[in-house]
Amino acid sequence: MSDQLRVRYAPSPTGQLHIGGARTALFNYLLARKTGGQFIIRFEDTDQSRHIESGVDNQLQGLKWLSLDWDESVDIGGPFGPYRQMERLDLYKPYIDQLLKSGDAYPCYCSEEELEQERAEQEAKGEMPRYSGIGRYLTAEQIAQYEAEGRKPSIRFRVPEGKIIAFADRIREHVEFESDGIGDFIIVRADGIPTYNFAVILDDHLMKINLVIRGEEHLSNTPRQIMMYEALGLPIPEFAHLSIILNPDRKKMSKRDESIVQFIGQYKELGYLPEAVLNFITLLGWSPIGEEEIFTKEEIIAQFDLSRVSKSPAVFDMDKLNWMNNHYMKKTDLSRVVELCLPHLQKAGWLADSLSGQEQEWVNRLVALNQDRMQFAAEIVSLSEIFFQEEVTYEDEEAKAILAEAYAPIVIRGFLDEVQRAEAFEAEHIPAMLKAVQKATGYKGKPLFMSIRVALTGQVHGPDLNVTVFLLGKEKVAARLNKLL
RNA sequence: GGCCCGUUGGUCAAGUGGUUAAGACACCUCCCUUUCACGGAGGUAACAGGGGUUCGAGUCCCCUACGGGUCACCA
Repeated sequence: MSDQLRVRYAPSPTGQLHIGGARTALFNYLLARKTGGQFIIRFEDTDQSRHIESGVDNQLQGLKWLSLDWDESVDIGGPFGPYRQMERLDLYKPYIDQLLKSGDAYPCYCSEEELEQERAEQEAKGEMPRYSGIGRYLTAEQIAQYEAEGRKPSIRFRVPEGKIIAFADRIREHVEFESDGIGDFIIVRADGIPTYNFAVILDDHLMKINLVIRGEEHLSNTPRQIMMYEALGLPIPEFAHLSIILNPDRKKMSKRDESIVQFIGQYKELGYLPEAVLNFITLLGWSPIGEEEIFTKEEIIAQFDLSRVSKSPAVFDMDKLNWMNNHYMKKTDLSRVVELCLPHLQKAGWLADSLSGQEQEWVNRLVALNQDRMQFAAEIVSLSEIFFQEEVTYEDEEAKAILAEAYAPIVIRGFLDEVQRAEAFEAEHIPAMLKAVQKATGYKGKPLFMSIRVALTGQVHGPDLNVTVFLLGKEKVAARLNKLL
């Protein structure tokens, strides 16, 4: 066997690509690319009741958006395919037979109702729910009896007694479990489809995966998998278990949790930059050596290492993601930012689906005006509201206070005079007009700028005033000023 | 409840027996700015608690607390 690294991301296609899944995929990818190994994406779709076909595409699209690529998967094939478990059913059969023959697995005829009842009784007695192993001791007569009743058995793995299963996790170091704490578990359902725990080890083996990087929720599955590898006489891959990502309440993120945007597709929708999201997710659990934390993907690949992956769970901090995305926004070409913003402005009903050259130029300047303050593209809507609303609302307390000042009407009057007198109304003409108002009224600085800013926008915070005035246009400016006099 | 994993500022985190315990986000202050932002410079703020081991412990060991994972014919 070659010592080339083969890692995989193995999601179940039950929905959208989640932040946690994206990070798992990313860490696998980074290590593969760093070491010149292979990155495989395989789909664990054996739970047909939860299967959503669009899930496959969604996962792949999400990863693609993040700029990941892979060496083998459902879309591009590969030497160890197929890459979805439901298409691999035949491959599992010999291993099931082997286990049955060796006695490491046995049929279990208990119905779900019976099992549930058993669990309920155990819980009532304050015991932990655990399969009793009744199927281990079935006689040939009993089996014949069940078969005659038409009961279809599931197949359980016979967990060895009194064993300690230890392994060296690449992130957690030494981990061990006692086999006695683990009940015989199902490896093949009554309908003949293997369960996850069984199918993974076979796939990982057959696909020559030599390092399994996955979420912490799989840590306690690991001893089960190791026992099966041993029963089958197969080599055991290395493991690395990543801590989970928590929501701001320090709880595991749930799909219903709204305190956080948790699907990659949503970030795309909102107009985040993929390189920012990638950069941010990388820092969730991994830390670079120096103090720098803004990295291109290539820089991350060069630096990435499992030894610097944290054991403790990380809280997903939207504030920092927003800061980071803004950081990237500021450095991105205006044309790209415009492209991201445009759909949002159109969706808000403020712009037509196709724009004239002049309109396009205006939008370019609008976006440029807000580029530095935008956390993500969808924010262009709230940021540029002042340009599209018919009526300015003066509800902000600080804004009202400015308008209540004695200088406000004087400055507004003065500026209105300038505007009406103006022949040219380009951005570069505005400073001179303000200077003229200053001369005429004697007000400068805050009284001057704030009076006009508030009069035109109703806000005390906002983008550059000169450009704002220009983009608003002579008519709107005059109308808004007039209205306050 | 059993088993397993974890616990450094509000958040991400560096730190692998001897440091004034980095850095980033957020927050606050100041500077720049005729306004607003951007930008720059500072500041507040942490080793969960208790026992050991050691000349010396955030770093090693034990206990407690707290958080999380898992105990499915889900993955």
